[in-house]
Amino acid sequence: MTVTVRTLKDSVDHEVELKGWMYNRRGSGKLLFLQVRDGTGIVQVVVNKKDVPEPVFETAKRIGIESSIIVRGRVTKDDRSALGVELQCSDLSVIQEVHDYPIQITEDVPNIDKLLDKRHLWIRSRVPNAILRVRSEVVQAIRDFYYQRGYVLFDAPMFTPASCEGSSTLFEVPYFDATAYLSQSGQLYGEAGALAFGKVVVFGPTFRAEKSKTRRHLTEFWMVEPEVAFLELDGVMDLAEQQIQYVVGRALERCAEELKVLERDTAILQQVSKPFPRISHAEAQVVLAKLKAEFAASGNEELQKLSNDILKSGPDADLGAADETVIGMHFKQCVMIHRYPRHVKAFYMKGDPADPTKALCVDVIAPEGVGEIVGGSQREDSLDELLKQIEHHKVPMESVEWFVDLRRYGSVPHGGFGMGVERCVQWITGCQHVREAIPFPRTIYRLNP
RNA sequence: UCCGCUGUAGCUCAAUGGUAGAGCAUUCGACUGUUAAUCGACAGGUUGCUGGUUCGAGUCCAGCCAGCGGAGCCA
Repeated sequence: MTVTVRTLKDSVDHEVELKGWMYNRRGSGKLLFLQVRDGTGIVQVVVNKKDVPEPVFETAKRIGIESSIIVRGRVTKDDRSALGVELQCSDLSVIQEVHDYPIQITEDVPNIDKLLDKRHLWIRSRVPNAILRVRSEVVQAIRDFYYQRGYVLFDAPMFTPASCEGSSTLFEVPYFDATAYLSQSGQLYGEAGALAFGKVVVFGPTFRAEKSKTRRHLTEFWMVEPEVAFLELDGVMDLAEQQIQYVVGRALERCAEELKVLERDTAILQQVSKPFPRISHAEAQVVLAKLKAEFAASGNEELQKLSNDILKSGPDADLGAADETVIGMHFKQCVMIHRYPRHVKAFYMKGDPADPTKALCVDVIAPEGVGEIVGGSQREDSLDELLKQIEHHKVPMESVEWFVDLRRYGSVPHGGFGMGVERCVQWITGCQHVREAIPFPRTIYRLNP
């Protein structure tokens, strides 16, 4: 019977066949311990010299890391093994013998660039393997969340005629005799979908040519963007909160093994089930000013340094990276900041009727230094206001003419948000860099492998 | 685009301007319960590139290249 490591516990005392790769070997002259991985986990295979034919023992002793093998033997319970069970080898055959595998089995990630050159092999190792399994669960949880709530999956195009937000730098692509741009957001198309289906979700890759070199940026990343007709700002915040709670909850529930491999302290993740604090940008300024003063007087060198970076862009500006970090430190859970100054936000966001200088928008800040994982808003639904904003933000009218149509024919209040999948996975897994949260990361200086 | 940092063996890192070294990995050997096994041995180098200063440069200087972290921008 062919089995997998994940379900090996069900086969105790049975003769089984396991197909996989040798992950590591320890042992002595007459007893070998092969760590064998099969993609679902790692099991210790015990090769006892007196239990196998001489050539089998010699093979087990000789083959190098990542040799592909088929092992046959009996599954036994053993508390000394991390898995709880072991495989007592009776036979072993080699599919391909390897002796020069270029990656070492090591716990730390010292030079990520060299490992990323070997990303196609590195993903076999425990830590990246666990992170990508969490990513898989996160993506499935997102799909389930929206499917269960009756959202229509609405795919937006990757080739677009022009910028949707006007601010980010776009990748240009030759498109026959014209120039196309890779999509940086499916949102405008999501709005068309919301007016057609009521509730839609756009889910796919997005591309940004920002020359950012930080642990939070990729040039290609996945974004989930729900868009809902008749949903106003409070509803957008409710939806974002529920979706994050669902996704993190699923990861905690179904990825316990992976989070253990990653040595993730899940205490802060558990906090996600509580309501997220909701503060306005103006209220955030007050909190930040107070923390700035506290940190400056703390006597702690690091905090004093951080203090200098708090609110450095001024009171009427967007929050900086330090501001987000500090907010996360202060609340120790996800925080929603709403009603930013309108002039720092995109043209399609609706002004606050109570204060037209503010936008009806919300960012969700994840704790532990991850920063913004969600940005959303109620959209401008008035034709006249939208035309004014388009002119003010200097958005080329010819490329958004179709979008303006949405305000001419049955416009309604509506809203939505976008969540970066990799940042979400980065937070859940606690990995240092967002590029570890995607199989083959694309950054400003990396297009390979 | 700007600011800062790094580049030495396959990997991680040492080396006051004076003989380039260690641990891990590889290879060989020992070991019947190892958990990143341990122990012994062999092997492994145009110190990112180009030029300069010097009796002498891995080390100091200049330029270039590659990468990392951050700012801005953003998810």
